Amino acid sequence: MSDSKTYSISDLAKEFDVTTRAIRFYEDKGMLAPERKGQTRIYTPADRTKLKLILRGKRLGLTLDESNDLIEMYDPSGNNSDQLQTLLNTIRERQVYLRQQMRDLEVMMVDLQESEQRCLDAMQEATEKT
Amino acid sequence: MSDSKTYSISDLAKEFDVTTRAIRFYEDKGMLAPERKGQTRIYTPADRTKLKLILRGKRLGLTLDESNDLIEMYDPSGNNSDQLQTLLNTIRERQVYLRQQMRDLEVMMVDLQESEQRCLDAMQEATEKT
DNA sequence: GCTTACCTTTACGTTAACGTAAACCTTTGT
DNA sequence: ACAAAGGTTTACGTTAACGTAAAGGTAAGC
Repeated sequence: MSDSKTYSISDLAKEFDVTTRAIRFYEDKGMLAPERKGQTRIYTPADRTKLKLILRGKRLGLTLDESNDLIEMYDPSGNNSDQLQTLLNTIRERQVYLRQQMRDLEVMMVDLQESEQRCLDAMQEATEKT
Repeated sequence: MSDSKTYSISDLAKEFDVTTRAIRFYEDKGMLAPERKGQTRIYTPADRTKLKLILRGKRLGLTLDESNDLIEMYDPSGNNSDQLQTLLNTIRERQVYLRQQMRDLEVMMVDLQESEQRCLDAMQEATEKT
């Protein structure tokens, strides 16, 4: 038997700190497709992973459509040879973009640390003059 | 004399690959305040740098308001001691968030490289079977 | 003088990603 | 029996960050 653990919608909402509305919204967009017990949604660990990927994409500033594309890439599903080249290009473009983001992040980190130091220095000044 | 190089709005638009509409929009939001020669906007190197920061913030998924706050932090201007603590907290929260983004990026990079490899393998397969 | 290429303001339109409310089932504890 | 705590659908509202005209001013080149 496979890993038969399941989650309710609010389980996932709590775990990832999003609203149930958001989760249903992702389903509307075709990014999630939980099973149903009657009307109620039942989420599998696979669904949970997908949600995780969606939210990671969000943190990186991707749109839901972009995250959707990425998620499909991870999937080892219907790769017919013609689509593969297109897919590869998309992946590589994304990598270029991510590398730029990395550089941006590093620069911003340094800047912030300098700002922080200036703040601390200024506070030290103020304290000494009391 | 200071560095007296200046830029027109479309100079900057071309350099950073944004529309003039966007640049004017940032001005409306109080993020830029170029001088005027008559009606026409004249941008200094300092303005250019600010625009650069705005766009870097965008790439990192910040809102314009957030970028605005950050830009003010870099500024060595009106830091009266009471605000400094608040500022410091904001900076540190942002650092935590950026570190999370870094981790997200690293994971995503690895995932993408795996996807790429699977793609390449699949294409290789297809070629060999011709 | 006329076109071309810039610049300007004003203002309504658009898209993404939900928020929020209404109105309604269905268990489950007391 | 009934209230409280979850679940559901449907649908209109909202915000950010511009896009996209419209309507016009100005300076350069032919």
